[in-house]
Amino acid sequence: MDALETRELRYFVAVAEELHFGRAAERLGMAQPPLSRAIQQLERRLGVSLLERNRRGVSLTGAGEVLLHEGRAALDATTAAARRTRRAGGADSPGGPRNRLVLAVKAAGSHELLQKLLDAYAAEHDAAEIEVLLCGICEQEGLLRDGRADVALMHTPFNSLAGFDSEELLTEGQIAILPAGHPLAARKTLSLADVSDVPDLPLARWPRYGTYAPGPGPEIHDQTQLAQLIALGRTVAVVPDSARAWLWAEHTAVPLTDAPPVVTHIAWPAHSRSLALARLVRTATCL
Amino acid sequence: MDALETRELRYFVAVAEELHFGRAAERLGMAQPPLSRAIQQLERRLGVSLLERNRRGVSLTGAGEVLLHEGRAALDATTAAARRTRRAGGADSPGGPRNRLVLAVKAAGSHELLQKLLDAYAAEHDAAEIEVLLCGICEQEGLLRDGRADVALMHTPFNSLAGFDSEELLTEGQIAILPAGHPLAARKTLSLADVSDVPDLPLARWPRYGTYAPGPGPEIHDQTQLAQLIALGRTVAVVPDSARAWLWAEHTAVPLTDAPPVVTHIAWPAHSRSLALARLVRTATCL
DNA sequence: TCCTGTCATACCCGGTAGGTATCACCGGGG
DNA sequence: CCCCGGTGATACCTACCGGGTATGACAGGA
Repeated sequence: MDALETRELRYFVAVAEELHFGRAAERLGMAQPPLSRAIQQLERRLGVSLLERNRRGVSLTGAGEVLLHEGRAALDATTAAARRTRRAGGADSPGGPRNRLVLAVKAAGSHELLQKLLDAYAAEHDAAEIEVLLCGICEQEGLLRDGRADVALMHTPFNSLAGFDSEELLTEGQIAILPAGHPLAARKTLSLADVSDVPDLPLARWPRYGTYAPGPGPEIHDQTQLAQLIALGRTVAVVPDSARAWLWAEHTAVPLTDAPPVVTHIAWPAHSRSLALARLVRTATCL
Repeated sequence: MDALETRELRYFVAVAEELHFGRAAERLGMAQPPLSRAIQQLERRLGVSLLERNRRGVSLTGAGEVLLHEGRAALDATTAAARRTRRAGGADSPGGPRNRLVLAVKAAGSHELLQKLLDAYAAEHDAAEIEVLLCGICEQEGLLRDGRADVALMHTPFNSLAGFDSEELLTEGQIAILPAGHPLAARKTLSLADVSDVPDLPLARWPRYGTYAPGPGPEIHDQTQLAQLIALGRTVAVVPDSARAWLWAEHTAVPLTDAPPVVTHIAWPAHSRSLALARLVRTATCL
């Protein structure tokens, strides 16, 4: 039983995502016929049919769905291996593994916590160099998985901690951010039901585990966009308390009574064995 | 930047484990020169030196250590993808993903819990078929990681749950198992200090995260061997309470007052999306 | 009916993975 | 001191196969 080659996985994932051999081939920078053949070989080698070739386009079989999921995970692990090895090698000469960590943080996250963490860690005895990688709303998971980051600050219930090790750092309540002029902005407190049901102010939606939940509200990609939309009176958002730091004059924050608390974790790949990482985690939990 | 190929990872892991090109090549079923060349190409492509070629044999650089770890993880993910896809495909014709789960259980584990779980699940409306895969003392993690199993019963603090999702099922205390004739066997209770310090009865050692801690006691591979060694008066073991089920007449069990409790979890790969698995987990937690 | 868009097939070429033979190097023993 | 055994590296060749181009088969729509 021969193992899958990275190339085959890359090809299959491309086809499975595009559901179209021509487009997938273009994305891969190759011609369509060799791609067709490669997928056929893959199916033959696995002894399993992965794609349903319909008269118009392609669709995934059950096994195809499985390979799409597992293949993505395997590809991420492979590119992570390459990236982390390259980084470890850069400073091989000083002896011992490279003293440098990439920390992924949501750009809109609490500046206060991050600053405290960096300061406390920098004060440690021969601390590693920390490279802060600011990312979008929900990108930390991917960054950790494919090795672009070594450690991340994540926020449940927005991020999923599945597959990572983590430690709890901070718990905070949530607030609603409304356009300053809106009637609800005058209230002392609000409930989730209050803000979910406003006809003229649909609730903003963010990616959760990579996809957007259906709903009438706008899809949020970054914090600036959200702030603008609220200021324009187009939406209302439910966000952690620390978001008060970036409110505009056109915004009003109202505490929510029944929103689930947001917990900030420090998270890292489960199999990590780096000493520098362990020290950073210890610093973080002792803040 | 081109991705690592599975083949290259396989080659490197073999060399890194053997620390010897000739033996590694033999293990891979190929000649030594192409292997040397492949590793050189890999180093050039990564722009990193992975192996220190000494006058006699080879040793790993820092980057090499990283690639060994990460590469193993990536290879596991890749073979898991192949295995799970093959299994999913076997019953593709009936439509929908294959209704079959492989459950890894330590052979020496509690029969009672397992039986209850299987019965309860079998009673469910159109339950999946469960294949029970009995394994050695600490093999569940590897089985889950490389796709030979879909779900496992694991026991903290013996197994590591790192990288898996899990739910707690059962907590139990620990007991010491002694040769029936030993003086300590007459005691009503014991402490960890009592059983750690017996000169003529060194404490048995099991693999923890794959390796054995150093110590005078015998290394335990399976439960039968342990039972025999205790009966022969060669060792004493600290085990979960449910191990009383397999005691011999030559054994005596004494409760421990200060041993950490053993928690049985049901665990599965973090990215799993199978419906059958979710149902099994729900059944297990509702036992 | 033909045209269009899809994936599969036929065929060719070049790069490269792998094999064999050999070298370069070092340590140890007669 | 020199040669031998064992290490990894180099040289060179071959054959396979990954990829390209051209074309086919097939179904839907005007």
